Amino acid sequence: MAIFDQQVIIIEHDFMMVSLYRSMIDRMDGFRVVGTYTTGLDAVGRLATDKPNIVLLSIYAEDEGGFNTLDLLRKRSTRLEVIGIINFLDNQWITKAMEYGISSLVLRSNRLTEIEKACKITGNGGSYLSPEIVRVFITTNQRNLSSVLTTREIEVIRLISIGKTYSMIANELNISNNTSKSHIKNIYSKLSVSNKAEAIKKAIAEKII
Amino acid sequence: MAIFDQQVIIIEHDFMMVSLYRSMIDRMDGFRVVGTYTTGLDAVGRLATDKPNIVLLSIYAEDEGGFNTLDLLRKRSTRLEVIGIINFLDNQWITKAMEYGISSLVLRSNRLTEIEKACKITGNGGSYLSPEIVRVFITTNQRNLSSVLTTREIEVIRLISIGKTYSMIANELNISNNTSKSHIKNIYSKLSVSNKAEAIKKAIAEKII
DNA sequence: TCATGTTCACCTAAATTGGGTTAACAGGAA
DNA sequence: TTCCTGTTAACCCAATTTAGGTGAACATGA
Repeated sequence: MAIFDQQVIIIEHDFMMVSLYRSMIDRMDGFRVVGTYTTGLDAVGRLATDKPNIVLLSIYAEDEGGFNTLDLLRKRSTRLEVIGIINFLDNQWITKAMEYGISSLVLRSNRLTEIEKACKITGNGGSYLSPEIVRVFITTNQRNLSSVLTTREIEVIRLISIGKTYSMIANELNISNNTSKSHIKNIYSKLSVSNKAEAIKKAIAEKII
Repeated sequence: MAIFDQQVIIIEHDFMMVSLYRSMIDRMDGFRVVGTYTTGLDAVGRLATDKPNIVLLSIYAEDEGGFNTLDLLRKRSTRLEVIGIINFLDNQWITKAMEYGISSLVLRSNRLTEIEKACKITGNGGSYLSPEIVRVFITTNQRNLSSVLTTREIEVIRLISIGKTYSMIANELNISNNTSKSHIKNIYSKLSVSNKAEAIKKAIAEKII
């Protein structure tokens, strides 16, 4: 079992949860809790002495502090795997956590075995998301299939999005200048926009392109 | 155990794998394999008689057929949970699978227990991604922190992205027309683009905005 | 039959664009 | 101190591109 020697710190403002997590992790084979903190700043200050390679970080919507803490931790230590604990099934937070390169994510309301699973997988270089989180993430990131744009209009908006002008689009699609204008005007009204930039943004947001 | 009565069809062109999956799933409590097919079209044709609620679908890069099959299945049956099996750890495929609303995703090279896990969780209304997949997905979707743009330039590109012109940007930021032009020209050279549309696309791709 | 998608025309005048070079000034880093 | 970067700003240029409006032919498929 010498393969594992995972040093974990816990950052979680609710001290009841801290002791729960701590006792659970300390009972795990190859894992050691080397520090517990109720604020991110405390943890950052002790990083050099704790030398953790895994951080169990609770992420609260109220303080937004989870991510600031994460930035600070990352600046001071490379090769830090982070397991995030979130309170709610909110896609914004899930996405943000991923953008911040979190290794694993679980829900606060998950059973402790979920955190255990996350620790084991993360310690092995893997990543774990609890099923509920995966579900929300997938559901809210589904492509908008009921696209309002016609196939031709989608061709046009694609060309717009790479900076083509009316006439360039006309050339590429072998239609007249006026026709490409028609398409673009229709696109604008369908997307409720009035210029190319907005159209591009909207099309990307709606997953049309 | 009457809570579970999961009817599964398997779509997988490699018949050796089909029988592996089939025997594994048939041994699972509450799960039944009601059909196995080596092509998506075959499966679609038998959908009405099979009445599955879970599809184990292998997704091959070569044919792209997995997603066409998925579209066909979805058109003919609501409430169909799909477990995808992919060959390679390619973020494009992972993302696409999510956009298509796949419930769970595992790797072909995963052990069978991963598929078992995916079946159980999916049957329960959850979603499962194997750790390797989560890892690849998170890693490639990390925010580009080493942003090349300055804070002012980011303000400008944000305004560009909502369709503002040089002069509107100048007004909003209380700078001169010429200055907003300067910023935009600098943005162009930093992003290696030469017009607003490309700049917006690139900025979104690079997670700058 | 009717609606929709695709094609195209003509009108207009103003606004916007991207390219180039140069430079002052402040702040922080070396 | 010196040097670099970010921010601000000016001047030149002319062509391109833009968005708005209205009307209409044609094919397909519901």
